[in-house]
Amino acid sequence: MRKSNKEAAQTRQAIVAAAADHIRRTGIAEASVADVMAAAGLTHGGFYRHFRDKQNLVAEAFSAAGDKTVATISRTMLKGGVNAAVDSYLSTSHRDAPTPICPLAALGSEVARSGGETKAAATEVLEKLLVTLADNQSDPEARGDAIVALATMIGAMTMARMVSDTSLSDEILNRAKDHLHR
Amino acid sequence: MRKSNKEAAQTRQAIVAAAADHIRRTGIAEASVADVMAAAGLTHGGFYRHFRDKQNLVAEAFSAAGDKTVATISRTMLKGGVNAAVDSYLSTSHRDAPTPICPLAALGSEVARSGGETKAAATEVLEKLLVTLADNQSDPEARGDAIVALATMIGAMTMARMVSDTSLSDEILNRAKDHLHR
DNA sequence: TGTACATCAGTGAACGCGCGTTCACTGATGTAC
DNA sequence: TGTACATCAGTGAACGCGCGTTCACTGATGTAC
Repeated sequence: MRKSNKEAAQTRQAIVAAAADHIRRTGIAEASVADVMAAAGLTHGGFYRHFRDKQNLVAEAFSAAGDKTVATISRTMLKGGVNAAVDSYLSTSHRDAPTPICPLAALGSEVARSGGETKAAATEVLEKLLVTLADNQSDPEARGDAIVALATMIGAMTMARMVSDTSLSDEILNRAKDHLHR
Repeated sequence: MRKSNKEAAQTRQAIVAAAADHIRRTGIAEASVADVMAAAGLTHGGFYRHFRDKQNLVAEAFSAAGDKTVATISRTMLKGGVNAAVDSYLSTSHRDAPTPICPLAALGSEVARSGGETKAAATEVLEKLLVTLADNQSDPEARGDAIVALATMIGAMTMARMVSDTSLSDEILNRAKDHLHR
């Protein structure tokens, strides 16, 4: 039942895509190898033909999710500038999405306790996001501003998702949005 | 071997304290009931004499950790104002502590996916923190400023802990500190 | 281009392990008289 | 205050379950000649 090299490469991509979705939706610990493989239309046994172990997949999935997020934010900024990106990031629809878009906000505290491979992937994603957010500004302060803006966005989204009171959650998002608008 | 009511109450407190430490250190999922009980000097079987289930303990432990954090921040603000609290929160020693102080930063993304009891505890802690940070200011903007400041602090600490590059991690903390100073 | 053999993608059963939770049991504590 | 009985804090074995990972097996694909 061997598959062609091309098919195998597609399978690998499908596993990474399924994992990128699962980890953002359920967290890293709750995203089991078997669940991810099933979501990719496979049985769990074949997993180790493609990845060394679960952490290896998680790191790749984090990168894939991060690249998509960077692309989305980039596109939004081209149309409406930083303010549009902030509004989109801090929207209630992003907060309530079954699969959160940004892996940094969705997995932040879990990544902090993860292994080096996962942290390295997160570091790359974070750097790319900073570059994107600082774009179009020759201001040497742009990078520092981007760091603060990203911290505020991630913190506000995390707080908005932790809270069981919807009006408080909305208040958090709105205050952060207002503050980041310039 | 029944213990007196007083001893039982002390045992319960000890379990909550051990859990407050464990969940901030390892995350909620990795903090097993057996580990927490062992840390409190007990065997796991007696757990259900004190708590309905694990989530029940986690919610109480989160509250206990949050109350301690609020007290610590309050004390720091009395001595050095908000700037001192910001500096203490965003210090490298807080970032590198084996047991992080603030449960919001340590468990943020995990709480976002937790049950209602845990979220309710987190909401209470967050409200108390906002009140504390907005203290001493009759300014009607104080609460909004506190929300933004807390979001920036939680986001910056989460980012600083996620990153595998120490100088980037330091840069994040310093930029956030500078920005929050007034 | 055709043939012979090695490779390996994917399956499904199985592994050891740790988890949250339950339970029978113990004997000291609490309570009713 | 003393007695008789009910309660229940804590122990340690056991439960079913899902986890990450391994493995023998299959047959189509890749490769060397």
